[in-house]
Amino acid sequence: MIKAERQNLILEYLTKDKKVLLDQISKILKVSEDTVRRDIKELSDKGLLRAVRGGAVHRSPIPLHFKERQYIDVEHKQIIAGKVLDYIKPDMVVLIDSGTSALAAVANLPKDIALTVVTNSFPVASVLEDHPKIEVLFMGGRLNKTAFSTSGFETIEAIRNIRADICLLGICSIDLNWGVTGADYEDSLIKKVMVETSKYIIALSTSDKLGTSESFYICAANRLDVIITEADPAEVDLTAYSQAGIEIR
Amino acid sequence: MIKAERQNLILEYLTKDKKVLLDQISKILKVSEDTVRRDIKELSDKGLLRAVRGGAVHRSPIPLHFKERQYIDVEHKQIIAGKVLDYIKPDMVVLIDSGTSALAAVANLPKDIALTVVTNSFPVASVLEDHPKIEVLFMGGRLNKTAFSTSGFETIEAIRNIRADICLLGICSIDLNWGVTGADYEDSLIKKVMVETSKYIIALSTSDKLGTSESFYICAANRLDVIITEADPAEVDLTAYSQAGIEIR
DNA sequence: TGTTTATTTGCAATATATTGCAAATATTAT
DNA sequence: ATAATATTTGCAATATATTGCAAATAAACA
Repeated sequence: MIKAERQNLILEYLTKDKKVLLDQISKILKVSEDTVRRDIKELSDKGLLRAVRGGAVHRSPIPLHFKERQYIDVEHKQIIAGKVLDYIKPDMVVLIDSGTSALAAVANLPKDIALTVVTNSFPVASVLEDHPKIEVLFMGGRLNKTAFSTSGFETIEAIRNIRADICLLGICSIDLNWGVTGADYEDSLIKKVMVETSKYIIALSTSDKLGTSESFYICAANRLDVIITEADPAEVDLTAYSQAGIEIR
Repeated sequence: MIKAERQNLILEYLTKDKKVLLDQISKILKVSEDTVRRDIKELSDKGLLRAVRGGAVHRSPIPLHFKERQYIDVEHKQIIAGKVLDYIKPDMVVLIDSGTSALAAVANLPKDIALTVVTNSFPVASVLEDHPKIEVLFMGGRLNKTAFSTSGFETIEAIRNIRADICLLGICSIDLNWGVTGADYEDSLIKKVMVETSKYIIALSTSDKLGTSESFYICAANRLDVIITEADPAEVDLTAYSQAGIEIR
């Protein structure tokens, strides 16, 4: 077990559990607590987490390094991606935000579909490399090196010039009272503008995010047209959502 | 087992296992750990992986499909990159176009320099991942999937909003009569606007491109401040260029 | 073909990094 | 304030990197 690997794992545990404890990591990875502490120190210096007494937690607005996140929850994301495909028809203009769920959806698009994809996410653009019939419009702006996406004024201006047929919103918290909310300010701003300018909104979420809320408001729940989760809709109580006019898949 | 074959295998193991270990590869391929280490060093210089103590891990989530072109003329580009560094000072705003020479220059920047880099090239942005003090502004536009850069109206508009201290122009043909010219229309347009809006222009070229011309005009030769080539300036006839007020390195 | 030249590879000596331990210090909770 | 717990620091053992060099191999050339 080499240092780089260990640090990757620490970041994975962090995204999964929202926190890591020194003794927990020390036991799992079978190294001394000192080593874990030093690893956390290094990661903290890179800005990838916040070291606290006893372990580490998320550094609030900054999303974790994409590298670490893309392998998490792969099965769930595959399921979500499959359901998304029903909504994507040839020649649509699809607006896609950053986030690994949307990325999974894009990665599962058929190779020969003709689309225009508008995105601010490097990985999304990159995955479309071998889809010859998909034209990609990339929205510029300040580059966020951890999420590999752009944000800020230029990005928002670029979105305002687009009126997409469909918008794929990466995982967010959804609550019928509080609406759709996000944990990262810059990212939530982007999502907000995307929702404003798109005709049809598909939110990608996980069933455990239904009924929860975060700090930054994106839009009212009934602004969403569809919510796609990894769960079987037959097994969740959806009456409240359908009453609000939202389809759940 | 030839070197190139070995290095390809290393990259394969890397994509499969997300990491490679020196002793593991050394045993599998039956070469010494030193050789593996040198291989990893080379691959790391090309930006294809990240060398860490004990082995290597992925560099970034963005598969640099740039691979093919990156192999070409590596030594020359390293030389060029070294010379470029003399012109980059802390806190400058540096405009960088797509192209592997500029990429090589960027990849060789010191890890802790503070800069603002403005670019339309994915690989350039991607290579700056581990330079925490470099802010990256990415210029949006239509994505060119072969060069992995953006171009078109939006990109040009974005450039017009920047007044960079220095512009690094990727390899072009330079002729004292015909000026600076490029072979690709869209790309030449971008370069043209970059030259118009930047204070100081550094052209990266190879000595065999001096005195040649391509189809699309970028700017007059004397608009360039410096031409950097891989050759020793003492061994080329530069009188004509210096008379035009161009420094050659 | 045979000879020369350059590159690649492995080895050994040396330098540097990583890790776990223990003592000293700081922090938190009661 | 006191005890319990976490962090920092220095140190030694071990693992890994770097460097120069020589042997092996491949490439270039007559």
